[in-house]
Amino acid sequence: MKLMVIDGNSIINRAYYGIRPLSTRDGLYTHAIFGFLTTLLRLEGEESPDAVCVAFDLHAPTFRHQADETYKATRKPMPEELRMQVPVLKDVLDALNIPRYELEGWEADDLIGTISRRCEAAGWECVVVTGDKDSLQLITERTKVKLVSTRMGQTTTKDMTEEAFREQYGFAPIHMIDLKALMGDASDNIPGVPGIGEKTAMDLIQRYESVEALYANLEAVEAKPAALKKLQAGEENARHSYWLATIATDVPLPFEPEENRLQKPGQAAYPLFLQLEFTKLIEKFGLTAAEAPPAKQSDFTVTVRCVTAPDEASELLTLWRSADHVSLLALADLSGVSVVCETGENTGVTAELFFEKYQGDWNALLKALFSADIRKVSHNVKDLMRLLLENGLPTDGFVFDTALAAYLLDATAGSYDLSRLFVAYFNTELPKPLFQDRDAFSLLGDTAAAEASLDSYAAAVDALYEMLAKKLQMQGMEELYQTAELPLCRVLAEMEVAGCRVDARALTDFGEDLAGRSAVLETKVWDLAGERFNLNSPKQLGEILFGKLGLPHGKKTKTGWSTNVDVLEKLRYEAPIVDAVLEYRQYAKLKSTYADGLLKALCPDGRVRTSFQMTVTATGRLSSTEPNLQNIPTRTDLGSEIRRMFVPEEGCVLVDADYSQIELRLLAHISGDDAMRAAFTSGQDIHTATAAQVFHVAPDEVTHEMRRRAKAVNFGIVYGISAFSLSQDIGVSVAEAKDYMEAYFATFPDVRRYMDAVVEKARETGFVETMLHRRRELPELKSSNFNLRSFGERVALNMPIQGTAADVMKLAMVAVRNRLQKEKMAAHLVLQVHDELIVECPEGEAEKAAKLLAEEMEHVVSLSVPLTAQAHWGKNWLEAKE
DNA sequence: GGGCTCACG
DNA sequence: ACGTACGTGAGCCCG
Repeated sequence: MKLMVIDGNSIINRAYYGIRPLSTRDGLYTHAIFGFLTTLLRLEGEESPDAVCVAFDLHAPTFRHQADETYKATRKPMPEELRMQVPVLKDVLDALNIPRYELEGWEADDLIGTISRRCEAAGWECVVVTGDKDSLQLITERTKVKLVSTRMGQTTTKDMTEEAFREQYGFAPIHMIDLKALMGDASDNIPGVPGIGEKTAMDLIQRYESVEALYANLEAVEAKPAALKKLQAGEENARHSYWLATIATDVPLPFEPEENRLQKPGQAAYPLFLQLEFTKLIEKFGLTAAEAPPAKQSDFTVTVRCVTAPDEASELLTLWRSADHVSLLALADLSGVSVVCETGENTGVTAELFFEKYQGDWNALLKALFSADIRKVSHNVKDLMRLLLENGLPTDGFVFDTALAAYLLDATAGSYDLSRLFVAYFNTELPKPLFQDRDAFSLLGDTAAAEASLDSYAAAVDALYEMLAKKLQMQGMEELYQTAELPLCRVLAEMEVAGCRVDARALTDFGEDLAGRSAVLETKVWDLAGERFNLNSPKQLGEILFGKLGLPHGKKTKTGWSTNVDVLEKLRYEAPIVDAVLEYRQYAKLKSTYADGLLKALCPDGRVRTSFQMTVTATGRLSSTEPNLQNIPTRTDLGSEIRRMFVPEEGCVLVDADYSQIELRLLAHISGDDAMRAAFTSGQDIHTATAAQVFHVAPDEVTHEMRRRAKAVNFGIVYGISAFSLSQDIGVSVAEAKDYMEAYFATFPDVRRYMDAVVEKARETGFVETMLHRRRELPELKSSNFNLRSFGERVALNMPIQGTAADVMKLAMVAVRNRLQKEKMAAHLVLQVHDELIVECPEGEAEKAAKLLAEEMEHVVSLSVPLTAQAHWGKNWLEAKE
């Protein structure tokens, strides 16, 4: 029988410092727990123990502290972000039915020492898991120590058995105590013998084994005279340290090895893991959801009816039309819909509609359901609308989207699936969502299971609606929701369905051209390197450039030397190979991501259809996936060629309208800085105007370089600048960058005042918000970690600006779409790229559409500076940009 | 699957 | 003394 005992504090510490999450999205305050659990799984795999338990330190002072007040007195306190994870880890262990031990007055080490001896007495083997070498003294024939270390996010373990220890140290494990008694331990404030270091101590213990033996006959000890003198003087220290370093093995702890046998996780584990967003671990720990009643309240009665008869359906339609609202979910192929409708005091009826079972006209039923006279609540309305549009059905009467609302309430939550929301807001788990994943339903083919859970989920939507609507209102986001987010669903669904025409022939040719060019460059690089290697591998490239060729390396990354464009640019003139690599990279990127990537995403009708994500970004922007049409090249001539391949339908043009400097204009408006507002009101180029002010010259004396630097400062301000980063960006000294910033703030004093104020307010309230009250929570500001806190400050500066621009653009899109419809134009939106809108329209409508676009975009909000948009059109996206 | 690199605003 | 700009998504490598 084998028991594995884990030093809880040690392992969570390793996990915390080993894996550093820089992003705020991936469980900022859970990552150490995640690391602990990953390590646990791994160790269980390595050891296959019959029993597992975890020991923890408590904050209370131990018997050692009481005897020696300097003991561990200088030890660094646990950072706040780690400390708050410890109780949650304990909850997780409890939920997993893994016993844990802690006892006032004793350290985890002492508990572990006791546990290991009890195991031995019961005839068990014991494996001690820790990152702390102190525990090595516990090693015996039956007890081994597994040392865990985490470096660069890689966890490695080292098994220390009796033999392994002897081999490494040259004495028996128990004399680890003696070693420490002589050399001390700075991190625990154990003094040792003054003047005796690791080398001497090792040598002495190897030869004399113990402190006791050493002092029993000190005169006979062979050592340098100086060392002997120090030993003599330090005897008391050594004996005291021996006592401090000795791990107790007789703690009065109720413990039986048998009681720690591995058990199945408890029911609480699944919802807890969901809450912590440990979705990947759910499977690995074999967790499953308990079936729970989905009804919103225990006294709320819902009758579930499977509707087969057309008469029944029309009766229901009448009921739905008269109801305040209905909540519904549809299967991904529209072959099934579940509709919840409240019918009175605490009662409701859920109708289950399935194509295969319905005896009437299925299409007519859907048409009636999705018309304007039934107010509908659903989850991910944009996706449902796209589905409806693709099937020629109406998309009217949607009054609420629970996913969208949850996103507004917490834009950094990461995911908004119903099961997670339901746990988050009602602390109740839903049955496993078999139909949730679009494809899961059709792949599983498990109609019965999907049908069984569909009604529960529709009920969950209904329950969430009330709660989320109230919260939105309380946070002042009602207007944003009603005027921007919700109406945008329809606009985006239409854009996705419309898609964007691509010249496949030209794209294929371009791809072949790129393939040829990159092959030539690859051969050139190989020639210059003197060997063939994988040019796409940063690791191999680094070895060639900085190893073989001995070029000076710059930044380091986790895995080696950085070979990114910033580094290579600086090496351009050192060796011709560098230029060849840069050129190769350009071609390779264009080919794989754009030429090949777009062709792969091309629909049979010659159009690409992106998916716009409404619930991804922390600032309120949209994002675009599969394919991403918001990062089509524009900054280089060759890259821009890709835009030439985005073309309109025959006889049509593309109209492109973009906001001019929207973020800086918003900064001028929000900060109210007079000088900055004047710069915009005068209508001159903002970067030139900034340069003139900052460098104290007339606008026509601004040089190219001055403008470039002013532009960098302007950008830096929006991102939450630091002098260091600015200096890196524009290639000047930090001192010079600092001067520019000072000059900038002297010119625009209210910008600085605003920046100070926004961070200050964020610290007080815990969040920042846009003009339309879109919100981002900022727990980072309270962090004790400097980097994290600084990150929070930069976000506080950036989010209100970037987010307000996103708000404005969303309003503009709704306005443009409605205006185009009102004017009965054929023109329709096809793309949005943050500050840019692209419309496809018949050639004859081009001028009118361009005018309409600019007008709607400019007038959607009224600021204290002009908000301007320029529109152009052409026979492809590149030409339309002018 | 995480890390690196690079495309966009 | 920290380590360094905000927001995204995709392709490729490599363990």
